[in-house]
Order: sequence, then structure tokens, then C-alpha cells
Amino acid sequence: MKNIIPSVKGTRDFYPREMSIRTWLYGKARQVSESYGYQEYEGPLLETIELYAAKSGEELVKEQSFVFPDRSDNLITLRPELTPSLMRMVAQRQGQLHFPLRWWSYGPFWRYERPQKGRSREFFQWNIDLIGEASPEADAEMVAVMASFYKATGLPPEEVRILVNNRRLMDGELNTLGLTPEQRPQAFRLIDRRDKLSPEKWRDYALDLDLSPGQFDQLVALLENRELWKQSDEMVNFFRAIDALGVSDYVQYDPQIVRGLDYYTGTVYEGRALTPNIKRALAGGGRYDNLLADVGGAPLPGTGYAMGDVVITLLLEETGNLPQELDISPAPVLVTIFDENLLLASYRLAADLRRTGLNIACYPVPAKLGKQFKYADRIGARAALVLGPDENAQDQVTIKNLINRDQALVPQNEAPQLISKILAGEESS
RNA sequence: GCGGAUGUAGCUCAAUGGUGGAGCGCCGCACUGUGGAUGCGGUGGUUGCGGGUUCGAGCCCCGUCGUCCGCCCCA
Repeated sequence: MKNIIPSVKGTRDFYPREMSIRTWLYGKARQVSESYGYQEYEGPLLETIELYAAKSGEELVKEQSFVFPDRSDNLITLRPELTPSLMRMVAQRQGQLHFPLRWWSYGPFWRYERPQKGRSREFFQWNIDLIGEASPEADAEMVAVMASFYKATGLPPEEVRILVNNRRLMDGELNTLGLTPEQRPQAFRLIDRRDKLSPEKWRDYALDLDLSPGQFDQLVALLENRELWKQSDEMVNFFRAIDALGVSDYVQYDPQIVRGLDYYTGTVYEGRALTPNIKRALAGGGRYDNLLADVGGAPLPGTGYAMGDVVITLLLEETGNLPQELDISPAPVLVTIFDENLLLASYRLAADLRRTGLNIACYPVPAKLGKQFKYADRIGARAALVLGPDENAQDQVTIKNLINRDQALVPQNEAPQLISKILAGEESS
């Protein structure tokens, strides 16, 4: 290990096993996104810093982004999130796009923060957005997509839940409590942190915001009120749609969910694991009706969320929902090399078989058959072929089913059929 | 960026301040036309790195880097 150049801090190596999980996860995102009619898109991985300075949080840009000068001394940012790129892409072609837009994306992002469990500096994120529709039913669709993803990955409502609230509703309630327009955004931060602080510290924090003890008590009562949503037509319609979409089991109202980002304007939602070991949000999003106008487009409402790959993978691992045997060879058939004289004949046999559409791995050089069979076993092959002098003289080949140890000697032109049978799990020899 | 732990073979971990080990893995042999099992043998390390204390440091001290757990932030 001494002379190996270390990897960049916070990055991950994807060995075949991890890579197959990554591909599988991407596939699930695709499957679920497309099942609701969403189209895949992608933005650049590199952006100017200005794109984020316009909209994203101060901390995200200044503290948590990878920023460096290129050879022309322009400041380049490795994208920390996708929404600004999406907003630009929409604004640039606003006139020629068909709304509502249903778009999804899956790609790498970078944030310069302290790596720890569930957080790395380079991660993959599934983004999905519905743009151009302001109805609560649009938010319900996004939440239904999220629920469908959990369902598709084998996570039942007992293990994962989507918590929902509405900022307009909360803003109105805070107004009723007598909080000034200046106090309300801070109150959102206060609410957001309730679970992270001790009750005493949280109370101190609240009183620091000049909440009176009376207001504080009312706020606490507000956050305990699981029926608060009934006071909002938007929420009522939202939950009706959730019901119709068949995902009520996964969704629950929680007055404490407000989300950290400032740009959310309406319904907000967050995927949470109910497992005690995973405390971070699995996914988070909400309605942002002012964002497009903020980057220079015509006003257009939007709603969407992002899901990072790290936490969801931890949860799927913990709940045993990751697919098994992901690290086996894509070629379930190994052609052995009997000896030097039969090397090229074996290569020809493998090439012939590939032409029939089979995935065939060839042992590269002659070796003891025992060693080659062992290798076949290790790479997860299900059939091994032997082309020895006897077989070669008759244009035959020995085909061994590595699952049940059956072995057959067949003419080479019948090999594809037999191999296909073995791979299909039919035991015939 | 702040606080706390930790770092020994490919992996999981042992070793009172006194010559660094085990299990698993890997390779080989038993088995010169056949895998998983078993047995035997072998490969395996500048104890993360750099200083310091000491007759002597894997062990104690300082620094540094990585990892992990919190905080901040958030996917």
C-alpha cells in the first residue's frame, strides 16, 4: 500500500460490485421516472460560479463548492446541485418547450464538506422536476413518484415515510401568531432545527428571535398539530390526490417539515428512513414558484426533489434490499484452453458462440483444467466448455453445467442450443 | 470550519514499553481431461507518514494525513 497514490478525499472507487449497485440504482430512477412520463436530461458538470451566486445559498457557494480557475483564469465550479442549470436550460428555451415539463436526471455532484457517514464530496443525485404547473396535484405527483421509487426498491411504508408540509400554510400561521415578515424566515430555520437541539437550547434559540413566551407556546402547539393541514385547501387537495395516486401509506403530514432552503414557496416534502440508524433525509424537495423568474425567465412555477445515492444505498443495504450477486461476470460461459495446440481453435469456438449472441469469456492461456474450472466458478460462470483433442477431432465440445455438474459431449453446431438451455435453467443434458 | 475517537497483512482483528500473530482471502500441492468441500504447504508488513521521549516504541508524547462519530450544512 505504501506507494499507491491516494484518491481525492471524499471520493469513492466503484469496484464492479459498487458499480453494479450504482447502475442498478440509476436504472430504478429511470424506471420510476419514465413510468410517470418524465424525460431524461442532463446539464454540464462544470458551471460558472455566477450561476449559483444568483440563487443558491451563501454557504453552498462560498463554503461547499469546488471552485477553481481554469487556464484562462475563469472561475469554474463543479456543480453542487442541478436546479440552477435546469432553470437556465428552461429559461433559454422557454418559448419552444411544451409545458408542463416533466424532466429527470441522474448524475454526479460535488460538495466540499466533511465526509462522513451518508455524506461524500462526490456523489450521485437523482433530480426530478415538474415545471409549469402550480396545482397541489403537481406536488402530489412528485411525492407519488418518490413513493413509487421506494416501492420499486422494496422499501415498505414501515421503513420509509415521506413527510409533507406547506410553507404558505406555515407562513400564514406564523403571521397569525404575530410574527413579522422579517421574523418568519428565521422561524422556519428555528422549526427546521427543533429535532437537532435540546428542548432548552431550542427554546433559547426561539426567544433569541424575540418570540414572546406566549408566541413560543403557540408555536409549540402548532408543531404538535397533526391536523393542521386541514386548514389549507392546498394541502387538502394535495392529500386527496395522494390518495387517488395510491401512495397514502407512504405519506404523512408533519408540521415540523419546512426544509432549509429559502426558495421553497409552497408544499415541501422529505423522504425519511424510519430505521433508527439512518437519520439523514433520503430525499428532499418542494415547490419553488419564483426560481425561474429569479434567473431571468418568465415567471413559471415548479416542483421537484433530489435524492442522493449515498444515504439511500445505506438504507437499502441495511434493509437487505440491494440485489444479490451483483459482482459476477457478465459472461456466464467460460471456454477453457486445453493446451497450446488448441488455443486458437478454442478462440475460434468462442468467437463462433459470440456470433450467436452469447456472452463468452475465454481463459486466456492454457492451464490445468482444474485451475480453469476454479476460475469459472469464481467469476460466477454457469457453464464451462472443454475443447480437448478428442472433441476437436470430431468437431465436438464438452459442455459442463456448473450448477448441477451435468456434462455433455455435443457437436459444436449444437453447442449454442445446449448453452442456452443451461443458462435458462433447464436441466437437459 | 469546530469538537471527539481511530489507524497493525488484501479483509476482520490480536500482541504488559522488550524478536509483530491469528482467522478469512489469495497462490500452490494432494488431483498431468474438470470447479465449490477437505487436508497440507506457501505468499503475505518500513505497524498511515514525520518528529520526540526511552537502553528499547505497534504501544507513551507532538505534528500531519486518512477514516469514523457528532456540529455546521445538506442529497
